[in-house]
Amino acid sequence: MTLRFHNSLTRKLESFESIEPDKVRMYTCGPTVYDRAHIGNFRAFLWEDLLRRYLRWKGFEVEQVMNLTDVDDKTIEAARERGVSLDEVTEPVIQMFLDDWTTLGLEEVEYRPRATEHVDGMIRLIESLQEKGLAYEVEGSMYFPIARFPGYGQLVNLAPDTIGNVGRVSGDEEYDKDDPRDFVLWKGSQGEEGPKVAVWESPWGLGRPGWHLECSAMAMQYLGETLDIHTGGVDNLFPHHTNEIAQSEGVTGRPFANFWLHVTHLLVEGRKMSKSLGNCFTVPDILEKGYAASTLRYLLLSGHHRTQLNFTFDGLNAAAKAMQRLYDFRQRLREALALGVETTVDMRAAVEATKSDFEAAMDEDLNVSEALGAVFRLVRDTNQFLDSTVPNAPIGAKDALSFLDDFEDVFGVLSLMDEEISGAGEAGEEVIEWAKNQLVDRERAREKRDFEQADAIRASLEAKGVVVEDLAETTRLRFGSRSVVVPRSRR
RNA sequence: GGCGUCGUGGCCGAGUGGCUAGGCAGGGGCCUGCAAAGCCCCCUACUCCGGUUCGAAUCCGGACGGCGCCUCCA
Repeated sequence: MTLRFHNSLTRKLESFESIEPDKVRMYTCGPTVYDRAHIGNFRAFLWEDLLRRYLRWKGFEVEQVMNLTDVDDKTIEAARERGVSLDEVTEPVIQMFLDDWTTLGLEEVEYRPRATEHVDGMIRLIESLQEKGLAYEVEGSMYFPIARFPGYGQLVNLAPDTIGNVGRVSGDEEYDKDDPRDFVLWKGSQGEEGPKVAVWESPWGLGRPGWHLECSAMAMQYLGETLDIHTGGVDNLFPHHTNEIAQSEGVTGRPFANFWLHVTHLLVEGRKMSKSLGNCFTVPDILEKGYAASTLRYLLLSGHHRTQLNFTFDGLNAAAKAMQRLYDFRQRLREALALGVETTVDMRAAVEATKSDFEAAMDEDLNVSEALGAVFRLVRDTNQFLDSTVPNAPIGAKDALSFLDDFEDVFGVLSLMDEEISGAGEAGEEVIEWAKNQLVDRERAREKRDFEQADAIRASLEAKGVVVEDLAETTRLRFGSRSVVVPRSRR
């Protein structure tokens, strides 16, 4: 089956082919580290995580770069306001970002370069542009003349002359450019007021790199002149990615990226996220409200990346339930298989159908909703089979379980839930022994039809976090992520 | 103003010109001492107005509405 992506460059669904067979080089715009990333940022990062996982699942080796923008107007402003160095602003934010990254179960990327450590490369890039007549200097700053780059604005379907034509005409700080639409490659620091918290030497004097430049420089340094995939939020289409293309292709004369994939912004309770509405949640904000990271991960991944996902607390509750259903399902399957008996009932066809539905859905521009639909159909079907073969497993049950491993490779939610549950106090062996003994007493009470006593024992177990579930011929004790199935005691 | 995207049942969210995704919530039932889990049944939708078609939520036109971009926000 062929993998297809909606390419922002052409605004069409295109079959994906990598430059080098079986290897994908991917660049992902990372965060600007002036403040803790919010769930909207993470929606994009999570989708990119899903993308790399799925590419790998399809057999590609993935080499991914995600930059850290640790110098820009906001970080500089913050440093000046607080009278500290740039590092003192960015380091803690980077640490929070990486913490949240781990909490949400994102895989580590191959390279995570920082802008401040790649200024030399950026300067070289400007010099190359200068040699090609694609950079000019005005009072120690360097600009890119967009009129000299044919095809400027293709990514956003904007003709160059419409850019910058509306509303705010260029502010007074921009009047020294040849053309108000030209963007800055290097910001000279002459005449700038305030402490110099971010200044580098360059052939044009002291200054700092323009924002767009870092991605071009780092992408090409780590991944080469043409990337297979470049991703980011939709807001980056213009000007950021548009300018990256101009700079990079201006230097190399080759396509900068074959596929441009963009993630649409999140809505929160039907409205766009903004600080003034107070709906700009961070990962810890959600965890503090009692939701698991796996729930947040599931919810943020459950909508198609080019659709505005409406993040709501109702949705979070629904996601928690859906996760639980999936989790319990895997548990039940393991338990049935642990008995080691297969019946003559055969459910292999259902598993095969699910596999192919899942892959077909994901192949089509990562249609996660469709893919999850396939997974939950399997859950229902398998439960039916399991009901009919209690307490044994139908033929193909282990295939269903191994399909869940595939699902997990791509979505990464179940193992995250495992960690959360075990982190929240995994039952030790002695607790399990204690619970089993309690269960014997409870069975004895049940046999005597002393249900008051039986329920009291169950309540005391639950008080210790052990959930009792009476199954057809066994009793299940749930200790968070672990569960033990105990045969009903003989009467 | 230009470019774009979307409008699906109580909520969230897929979708193909005819064969009623899925999750959550709600109602009924099976199972059960009860509970939980699971299963079954019900609630069966496609913003509006035209058009094409044997047949459209799905194609075309229009209207209305949401959201986004048009210089540094994922």
